[in-house]
Amino acid sequence: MIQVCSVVNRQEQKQKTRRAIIDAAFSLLDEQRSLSSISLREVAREAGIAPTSFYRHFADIDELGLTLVDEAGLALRQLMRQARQRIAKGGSAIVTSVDTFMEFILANSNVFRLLLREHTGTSLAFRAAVQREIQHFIIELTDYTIATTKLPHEYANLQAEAMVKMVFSAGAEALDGNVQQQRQLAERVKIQLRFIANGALFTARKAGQAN
Amino acid sequence: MIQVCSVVNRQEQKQKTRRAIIDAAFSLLDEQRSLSSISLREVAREAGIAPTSFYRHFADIDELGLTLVDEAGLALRQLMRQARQRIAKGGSAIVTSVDTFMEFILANSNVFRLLLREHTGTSLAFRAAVQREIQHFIIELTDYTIATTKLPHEYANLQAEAMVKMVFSAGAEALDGNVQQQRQLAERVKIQLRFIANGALFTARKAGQAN
DNA sequence: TAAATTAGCGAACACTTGTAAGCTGAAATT
DNA sequence: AATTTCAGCTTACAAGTGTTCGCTAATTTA
Repeated sequence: MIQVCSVVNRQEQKQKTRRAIIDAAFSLLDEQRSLSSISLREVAREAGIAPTSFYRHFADIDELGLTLVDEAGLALRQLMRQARQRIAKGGSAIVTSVDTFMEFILANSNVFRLLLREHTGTSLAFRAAVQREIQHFIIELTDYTIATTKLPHEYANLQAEAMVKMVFSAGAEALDGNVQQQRQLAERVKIQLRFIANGALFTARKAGQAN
Repeated sequence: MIQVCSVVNRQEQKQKTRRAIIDAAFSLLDEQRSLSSISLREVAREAGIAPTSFYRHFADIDELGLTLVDEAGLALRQLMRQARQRIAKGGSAIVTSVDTFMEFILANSNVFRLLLREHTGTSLAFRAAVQREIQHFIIELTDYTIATTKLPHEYANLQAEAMVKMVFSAGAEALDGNVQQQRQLAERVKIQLRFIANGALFTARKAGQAN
């Protein structure tokens, strides 16, 4: 029989602690810590539990790591939804997307840093997990590109991939810069995205003529 | 008085040990180790010296790290020289550059991995050092672009930056792929570089007409 | 030849780390 | 009401860390 209501629900409390662990880990991932460099004991300390209690929630610290990557990926997809809503309200897709992205990574720098760092990190599993999230991003942008520009799938995909990589690269640089440098980076990457958009269109047309 | 010839020159021997330390560190930087995760004792063990002897050559492990980044950057610039020589012998600049780059990073994966990893790593000093090396790369490519395409400096620089970022990004992905995936990545990035080249040309022309 | 320098070593220090074992008390089940 | 479950704790241990100290032996200098 399931006890629906009690003074303190056990499952609920466990979820709370789990959340505390995850939040503690994110808070530790500042500009000088990576997943591989934070220790179980440190996370436990920050979460306010005994080191050994950690094991009641995760098999090891790698399992926590994958959870963090998943959460970060989720945040990324929400970001994309937000960008699309803004684009629908009018304005350039490129300008709106870049501005939305930049706002996000500066407001959630630890989340973005996690993805960035583990993308080139020491764990193959983490690298693969981040790569998957980026691929989601690229696929969504590919679909959007096909819908709005009628570019053939192959070109739309190449364009989307190039754009995502450029934006991520600019984002990485922005994390270490001051506000002025960040603004400049945003403007530069917008122009570079136009290069790519124009170039893809031009190349696709030329290929179309050849047939 | 300087003793020019002796059975074993002391300075020479010291340089040899220093080299052994550097080589040991590079050999430890495989796909699952980063600068921040290799320990002084580990490097010493690999180099065949006592942990405490390390201090006779470097103040701390960070100083070793910066030396490694410098060496890696040097290798990168030599790579670029090699690419230019090949381009001069004929063939597309994009195709030749990408092929040369891909050959290099697969043959010297630990060197490239170091740059890649520390570019987004936990040490601000390392990140800055890598960023400087990449900037060198971009500046050289900008100059080359101006010389060969007569693009205005601003556009040439934006184009060069975009290209370098794309190639580095593809290189990072290549490190985790098999031979077939690496070939595919190379082909894709070549097309994407054409997007950028064509797009920059188109955008620059349009801006020129507007004036 | 005598003195000074120094690359390298071993021992020892005060940490931090992951994780195993076993206990406790409260919630959930019967 | 009696029993089971289990989140969280304390204690403990072996292994690894960076770094200090003082020594040795050989090269370099005077």
